Amino acid sequence: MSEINEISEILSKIKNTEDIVLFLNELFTGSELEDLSKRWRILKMLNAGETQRDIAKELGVGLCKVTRGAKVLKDNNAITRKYLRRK
Amino acid sequence: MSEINEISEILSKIKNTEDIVLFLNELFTGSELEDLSKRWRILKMLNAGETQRDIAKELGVGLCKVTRGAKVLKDNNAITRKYLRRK
DNA sequence: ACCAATGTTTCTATTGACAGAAACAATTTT
DNA sequence: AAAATTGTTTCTGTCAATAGAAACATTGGT
Repeated sequence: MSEINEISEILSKIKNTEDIVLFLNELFTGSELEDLSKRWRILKMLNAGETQRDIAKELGVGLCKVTRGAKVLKDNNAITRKYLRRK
Repeated sequence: MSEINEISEILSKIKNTEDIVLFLNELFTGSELEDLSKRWRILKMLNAGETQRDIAKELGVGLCKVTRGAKVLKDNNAITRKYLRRK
């Protein structure tokens, strides 16, 4: 089984949020988690209908990064879409 | 709430492994997932008692990366330890 | 059809993770 | 204790993501 599948299986079995936070902190560096945070904010802001330029300016990121998020959301079957809606 | 907490909460609520795999593929690039895979393999090999030099050689990674994994496992309360044992 | 706003791509420079090698430290073996 | 093995840190160069700016493409309003 691939490592990603294995990690995903572990994540699916951890029930409490705190343990997942700890898990992520052991697998990623601080700056990687900051990056991940920004990607997530980008997805949320895109989902809320903000323009890419506004998002880039507000988060202090490049347009290329925002466009990358937009590409993910273009797929109507994107799993991310599903969880952005449930807020 | 911080984005990492939010992401962790979402992960804790996804029950099937496949959806988590999809989720990770939307949030990370291919090379980042390869990196994550290597980090996980390093943790497994360290946990199995292999020497850092053997691991570095076998995975084609630097010693610094292996040592980073070793630092995580030094903490006996590391959440990672818990899930490495359950295999 | 035109134009303004927005989306997307491209370019150069920057940054963080890290490979590879070497040095240094700690531990184990004898 | 000396030597060998293993763990850790440091150094230089490399690579992928991407910031910032500009150019190009698309789209909606008029």
